[in-house]
Amino acid sequence: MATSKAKAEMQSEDAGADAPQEADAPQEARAEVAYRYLRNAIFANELPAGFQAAENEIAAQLGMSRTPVHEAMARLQDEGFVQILPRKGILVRALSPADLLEIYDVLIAIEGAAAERLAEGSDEARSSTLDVLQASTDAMASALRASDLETWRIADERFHDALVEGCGNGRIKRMAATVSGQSHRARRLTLHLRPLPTASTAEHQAIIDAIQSGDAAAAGNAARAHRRHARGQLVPILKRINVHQL
Amino acid sequence: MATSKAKAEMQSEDAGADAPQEADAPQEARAEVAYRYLRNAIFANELPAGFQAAENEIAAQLGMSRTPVHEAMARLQDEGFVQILPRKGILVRALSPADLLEIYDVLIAIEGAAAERLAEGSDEARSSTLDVLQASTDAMASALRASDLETWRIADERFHDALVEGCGNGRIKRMAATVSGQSHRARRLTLHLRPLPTASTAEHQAIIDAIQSGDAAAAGNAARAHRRHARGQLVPILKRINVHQL
DNA sequence: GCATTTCAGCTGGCATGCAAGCTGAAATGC
DNA sequence: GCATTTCAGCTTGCATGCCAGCTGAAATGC
Repeated sequence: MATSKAKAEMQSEDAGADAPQEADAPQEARAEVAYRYLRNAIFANELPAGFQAAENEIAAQLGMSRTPVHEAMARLQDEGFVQILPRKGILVRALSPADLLEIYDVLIAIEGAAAERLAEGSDEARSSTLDVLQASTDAMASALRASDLETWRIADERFHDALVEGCGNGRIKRMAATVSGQSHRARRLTLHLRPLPTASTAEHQAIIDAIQSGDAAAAGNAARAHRRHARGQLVPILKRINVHQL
Repeated sequence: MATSKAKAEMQSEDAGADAPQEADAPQEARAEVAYRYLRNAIFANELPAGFQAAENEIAAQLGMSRTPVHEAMARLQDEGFVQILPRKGILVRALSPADLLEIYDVLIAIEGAAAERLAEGSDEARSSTLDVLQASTDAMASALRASDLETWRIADERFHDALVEGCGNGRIKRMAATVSGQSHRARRLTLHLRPLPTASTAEHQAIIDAIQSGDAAAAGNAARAHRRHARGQLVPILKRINVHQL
């Protein structure tokens, strides 16, 4: 598309009226734009597993050259979303049950550590995070009563994001973002296939209470137990429906 | 250097007789070579914290163009080793005590999870890893008796590498490699400043025993306690000597 | 008709060229 | 002599062009 467009336009400003734009920040790097676009497209299943494309096409679609797309692909490969087949193209990877097991192991460990840190943090740092945690948990409870699973899912993700966000450890934050991003794909698919997550509210509340009382060990254990529980529900479902494509 | 060299030579083969070569693999990517070279150089303190350079110079030194160096730098920035100052150059980052605290939090969590997985693994998978763990621990004990701290350090790193290597979780492996790589820098510096690591042998043995008996919870707790102990020794030292440069 | 070979076309990896922007020092105004 | 301004020289970010190598299908031999 738009192959004959003048290059002067490309060079001067963003040139993709057809490209999805989240250019709120006035001057952000092309490579970053490409990365976020591709990541979102994979999450939203616009680029389903098994999808294959050339850097060329994606670059054209985004109105930029291959270079920033290439850099974005390298990052996405690092994070396990795609696989670069050296002279065949880009392949969007599927998430196997084995992958999910790996991901949950990491989440159990990382969020447990985050809860411990949070419980040991200063009162000010805790209180603002605890507000979000409590609000998310309340929202989950009411969404569950209304059987609104989509709202429940969003509140649940907000809870887990706030947990690692508030722990004050940038490395934990980054690792959790990478890994939980991967799990979100699976959770969306299985959301309506598993039993109603009625236990989640109580488990979240237990995490909140332990953090509030400053009991690091209890907070870590509660966070780990919660993720273990979720893993126990999720993985058998995936195995049963034998997903090769997410 | 060699600015007037013919371009034909550059294109055809590797052109740096002056560049450090680990080109054992016949046809491996330039970007990978650059990444490994820079990472090692930072570890070996050939590029100390605070060092600043342009992609240009490093590319010339490695006998390649800026492109693969640029990609390597992006990865190194992701992993926290360098900072790209948008139009100023590459800055090798220092490791502050706060960074080390973050790193140890992650290591505690990740290696704990690895030990748990390992304890739950099949007998065959466990036994080969346990051999390495036991051999490393024995080597540490004898090195300690001989007061050979350098040998001790190498054996200790082998133990921890084997722990995450053997757990069978690729994501844990990758994350641990990234993060523990960062901590190695600090450990080398502080190796001779802290009390003799006499407790390490027993702690390692406790981890081994728990894995061998298949007690996942005990293995995880032992691994976490070991890293917590190390953190407790290391961080005060760093604070005391007020390192801004590692 | 089938197996083998060849070759054209596409792929990503890298080199190079160009542009935008910050820095710091020289030049100018007072 | 000091403050202000300007501008040249760096830097990285990105576009583009070239190259080697794999793929798959057409062409050839039998």
